[in-house]
Amino acid sequence: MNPTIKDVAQRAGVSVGTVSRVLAKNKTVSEDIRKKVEATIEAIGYRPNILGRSLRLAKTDIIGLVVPDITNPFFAELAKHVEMLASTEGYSVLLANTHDDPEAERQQIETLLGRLPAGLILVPVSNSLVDGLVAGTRTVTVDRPLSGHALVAVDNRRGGYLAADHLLALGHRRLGYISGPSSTEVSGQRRDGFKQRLEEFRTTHPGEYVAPQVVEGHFDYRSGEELGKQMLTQAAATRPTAIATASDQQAIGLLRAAGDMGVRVPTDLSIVGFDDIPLASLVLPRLTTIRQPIDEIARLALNGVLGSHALQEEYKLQPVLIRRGSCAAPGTP
Amino acid sequence: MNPTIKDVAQRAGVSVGTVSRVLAKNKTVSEDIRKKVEATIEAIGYRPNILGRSLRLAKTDIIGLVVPDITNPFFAELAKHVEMLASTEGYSVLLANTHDDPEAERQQIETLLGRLPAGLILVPVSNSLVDGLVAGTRTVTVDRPLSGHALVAVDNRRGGYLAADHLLALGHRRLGYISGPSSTEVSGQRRDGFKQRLEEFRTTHPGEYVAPQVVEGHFDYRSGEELGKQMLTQAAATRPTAIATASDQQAIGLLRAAGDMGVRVPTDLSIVGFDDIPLASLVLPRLTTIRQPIDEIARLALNGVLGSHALQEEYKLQPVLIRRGSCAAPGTP
DNA sequence: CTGTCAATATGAAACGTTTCATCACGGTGA
DNA sequence: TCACCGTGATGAAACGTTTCATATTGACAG
Repeated sequence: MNPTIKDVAQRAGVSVGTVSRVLAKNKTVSEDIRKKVEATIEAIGYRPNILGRSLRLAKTDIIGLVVPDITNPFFAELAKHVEMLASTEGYSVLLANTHDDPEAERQQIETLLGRLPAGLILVPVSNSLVDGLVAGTRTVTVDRPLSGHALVAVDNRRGGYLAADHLLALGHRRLGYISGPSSTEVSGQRRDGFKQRLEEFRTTHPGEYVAPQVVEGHFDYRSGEELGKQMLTQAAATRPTAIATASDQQAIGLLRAAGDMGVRVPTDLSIVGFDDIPLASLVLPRLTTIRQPIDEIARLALNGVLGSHALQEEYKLQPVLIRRGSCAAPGTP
Repeated sequence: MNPTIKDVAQRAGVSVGTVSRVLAKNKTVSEDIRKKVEATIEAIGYRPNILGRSLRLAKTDIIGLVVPDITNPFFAELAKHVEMLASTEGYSVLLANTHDDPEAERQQIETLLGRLPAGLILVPVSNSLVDGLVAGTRTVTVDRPLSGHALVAVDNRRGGYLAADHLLALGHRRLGYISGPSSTEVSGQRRDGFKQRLEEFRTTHPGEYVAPQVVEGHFDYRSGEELGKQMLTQAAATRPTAIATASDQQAIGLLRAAGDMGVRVPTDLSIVGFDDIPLASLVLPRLTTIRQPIDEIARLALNGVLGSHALQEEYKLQPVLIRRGSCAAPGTP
C-alpha cells in the first residue's frame, strides 16, 4: 500500500520518532537530518495516514455540520462558507441533514460524535440534548439557540424591526406578516421585532395605527405561497398593502401568489423578505430583504469551534436592510 | 474516556477477540457467551471506536462528495439525496466544493482520498486525473464524465432533443438556445440534442426551417440574464419566439431579463429550462423544463460506490419534459 | 486408553501514528 | 581527568480495533 512513516525512517536511516518530529515541524531536530528526511518524504511520496494520527490523538480534523435541509439556500450558503473556510485550515466538513425531525437530529448527532470531530456546527431543530454533546466536542449552534451552547446568529428581533420600519417609512399602514413556525425561537423573535416597531408607531402616531395581520407557516416557498394567497383574497380595502416575511423563500412564494392573483408588486403590494439568499436579487421584481451576513456567521461559527479561546455565550450579528424593487410607497405606479 | 472493547472483555470475563466476534455478529460464538457480552456492552454503554476499526481495516465508512458548488440547487438536491441514502446505510458524507476550479478540485480530491473513504461521488470540472484516483477508491462520477470512471447521468442529448421537440410542436420556428460552457461535455450534448431535433425538422419541413441562435455562457442565473438580455434586444421580427436553456438557473435569469425588458412569457417568448430544480415550479410563470431524476441519480451513484458488484461504465437515465406555464404557442395571449 | 475432529475461545500481532522516557555524544567548567 | 549538561536522536509503548494462528475442550471412533 502507501508508504508509511516506517518506510521513510528506514530509507532515511533515522527512527520513526525523528520523522514524526520532522512532520510536526516545531520540534528539535538538526538541520541536516531534517533536510534528509524531507527529501526522502518527497522521494517516496509519503503522505501521513490520517487514521493513525487520529487514533493516536483521539481526535480527527473533521467538522460536523448539521443542518435541517441542505436544499434550503440559506443553509447551502452556510455550508459553502463553512466548507471553504474549513478546507483552508485543513479541516473537512461532514454534512448531515435532520429534515426538522428531532429523532433524526439525535441520530445524526450521535453518529457524528462517534467520529470524534474536532467540532460541531449545529442548526438545532429541537431542544433535545444529546448525551455527551455538552461534554466532549466543541459545539456552536447557528441561527437557532440550544440551551447551554454558544450561538452565532443575527439579531432577529432587530431584523423584524427593520422590516416594519422600512414599510412604515414608505407610508404603509395596513401591514401583514408571514411568520415561521412558532416552534422555533427565530420566528418569534423576528415577529416580535416587527410588532415592536408597530407598537412604537402606535404610541407616536396613535391615529394612524392599524393592527397587523399575522399568519404563521413554515419557512419554505410553499408556505409563503399558500398563506400569501389566503391573505390576498381579502377585499382590496382591507388587505395589507405590504407584507413582511420570515424568509426569502416565503417572500418568493408570496411573490408567486401575488402574480397568480394579478396583484402587482410593488404597486399594489410591497414585500420584504428575510435572509438575502442569492435568488432574492434574481426574482422579479428584485426582493427587498433583511440580509443575514452568512459569511460572517460561518466565520464566527468556525472560529468558535476551532479557536482555542473559550466560547462566548452568544455572537449576535447585525442584519441590514437591502432595498431592491419589491417595495414602494403604496399606490406607486 | 469512553469504554473500550478491552473493558467489555474484562468485565464479561472473555477475551477481546471474542467481543469483537460478537460485534461482527456473523461468526462462531456460543449463545450464552454472546448474551453475556451483549449484556455487558449494554451495561457499560460501550460504543466501538470507529477510528480503531478504520485504522485496522484501512477503510472508513465515509463517502466523499465533490461538487462544483453546493449552492447550486441541483447539487444541493443531489447532496441531500446522497446524504439521506448514505446515512441509512451507516455511512457519512464528506462535502467538498471545487468552485469549478481544476486546481481546487485536485486539492480537494487529494485530501479526501487521504481519508480513505469507502467511495467517492464526484461531479468533475476537469479531466485532470488525480493520482491514485483510478486505483484505490471506488469512484462514480455524476452529471459529467471523467475518462475511465463510471458515470451516472441523464441522457443529456435526449434532454436537448425533447426541449426542441416541444417548442417545434407548439409551432415555434425561430428558436434560441442558451448553452452552458463548452468546456463541459454536458453542455455540448444538450446543445447537440437540441440541434439534432432541428436538423430532423429541416429534412421533414424544409420550407419552415430557421437556423437557431445559439449562445454560450455559464450555468448560473447571471449568465441566463445577460445572454437573455442580449438575445432579446434584437428587433421583434428576428428575435427568437422561444428559447431553451441548459439549466433552470439560466432559464430563471432569462425570465428575469424578459421581465425587465417587457417581453411577456409565454405570450412573446416561450422558455424551457433544464433540471427541474424545486424553484422551477415557483417562479412566475412556472417553468417548463426537462427534469433530471435526481433521486434516481443519487441512488445509482451510491449503489455504484457501495455495491459489491463491478461498476458499469455508464448509467444513463431518461430525462422527461415537464410542462408548466412558460411555454405556449407563439402569440398566445 | 488414545488419537482425531469439530467447535469455540484465546493471545498476540498488526494497522500508522505520536510521545515520553532514555540514551549517545560532545562540550564545558572545575 | 571527570562529572555534568544540553542537544538530538532512539525505542518502545500506547491508541482501539480485527484477525489469524493456537490452545482448550468434549465427544467419539478405533
